[in-house]
Amino acid sequence: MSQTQARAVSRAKPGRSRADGARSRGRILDAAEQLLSERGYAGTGIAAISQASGLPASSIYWHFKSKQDLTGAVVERATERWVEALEASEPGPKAPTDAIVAWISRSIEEMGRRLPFFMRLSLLLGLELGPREPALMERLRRGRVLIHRVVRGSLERVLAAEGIPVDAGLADEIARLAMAFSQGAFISGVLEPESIDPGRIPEYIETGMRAIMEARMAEVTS
Amino acid sequence: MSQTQARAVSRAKPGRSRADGARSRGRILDAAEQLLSERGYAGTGIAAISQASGLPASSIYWHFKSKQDLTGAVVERATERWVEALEASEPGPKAPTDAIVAWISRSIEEMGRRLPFFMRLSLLLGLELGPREPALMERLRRGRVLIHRVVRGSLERVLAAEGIPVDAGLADEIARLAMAFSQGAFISGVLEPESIDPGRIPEYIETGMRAIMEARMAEVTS
DNA sequence: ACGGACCTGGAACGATCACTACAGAATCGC
DNA sequence: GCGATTCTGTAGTGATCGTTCCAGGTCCGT
Repeated sequence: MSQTQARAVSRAKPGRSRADGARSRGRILDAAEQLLSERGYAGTGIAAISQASGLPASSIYWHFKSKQDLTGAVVERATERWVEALEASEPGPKAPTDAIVAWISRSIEEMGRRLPFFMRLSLLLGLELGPREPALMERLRRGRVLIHRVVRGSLERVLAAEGIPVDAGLADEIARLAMAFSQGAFISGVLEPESIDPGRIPEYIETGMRAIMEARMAEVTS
Repeated sequence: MSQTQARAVSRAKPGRSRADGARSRGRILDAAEQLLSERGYAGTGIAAISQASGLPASSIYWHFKSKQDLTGAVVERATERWVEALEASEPGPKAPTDAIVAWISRSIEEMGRRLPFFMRLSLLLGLELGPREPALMERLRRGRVLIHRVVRGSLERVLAAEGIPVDAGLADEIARLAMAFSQGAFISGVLEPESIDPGRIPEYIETGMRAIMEARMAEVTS
């Protein structure tokens, strides 16, 4: 369905051409992304997406074959954007350890703030759907794995480059903990806006990361 | 509505008396709690609660005046249970600092495991409903505040008893961070079961807590 | 100019949504 | 026994759910 890509190639300058399915598809995704991340899967109706995007339900079903399919596309696009933004801000492999640690703590917090859709989508849909929608869950999981890999990769490369003796699992562990904490802090902010000072989140992550790393190093040498 | 409490008082030994509304009410709450914490508010229908509880919809609407009202009662009961369990396991004010810190880290993790309903309810409903259901959100928030207060109280009392110079905000801050992290770890476990070793969560919380506390102490003395 | 691919508009489908009306069964105080 | 209270069972209400059908408009390549 929707070979609009091919058409866009053969017709480089659309000049507001026809009904413009590619643009419509994007608008549907935008509306669905916002509604899904706010109200969840069951709470978001096709009618609401239709109204928010300004397109009739039949258009939604022309571009996507079901609500599930649309949701999957939303998750995929949000994941891609998140990973792109993460990689774009990633420091080089020769950055000092301090810079990497600071980058991780800062960027995780920043992504949660600048791109809240994926954060909310991943948490809300993950909790709501569970094993009853395995296809969607798998998509969500893949997104999280991707992000984890970027974070872990930075840690690993830099620690190795500095000759710090880090076993294979440590970077993995630290990356997971950083993600878990920033998730928790994000939700705390949603539920109790006055709870945790968002500006301090990088500091918390950094302090925690260092403490765990030191504890692990101490274990190894003892 | 539902003066069953009063009846239970006047009739101490019910002996399987009549239709037994109190028991029915409990069954409805049980079913609703489970379904709401699994599928969220929009995803849980009255019909599903009726089926899971074995009672017709009219009984649900005799005990509760709306789905909102029922959800509120579910949240309230789950909160009470959590707080009770927390307080029951709380160490005395004269316990050494180590014991308190260990208790906090262990009990938060344990509550998440033994009473997952409130954790899921609070996160799922909080994310899903947002400002569109202010009454329910307020109930959720109150539950979280209660729990935070218990944790913070333990910290404060012990640190003070040991003469550790802790400014008023530090215990508060540490308690929030411990809750945020355990939330994040809980969700990580839901979304990627293999992600974080649940057995290590207390250790993570403890290490992180100590690191933050030390950092704050260093700030004060410098 | 014409057939066909692309996309929209509107009207419908049965199923399910939260909720209600009401009759009747069970048990109470008296 | 009797009227009243408490709770259940049946059968609905209109609204909204996801989804489908299809006529028709717009633009393409030929």
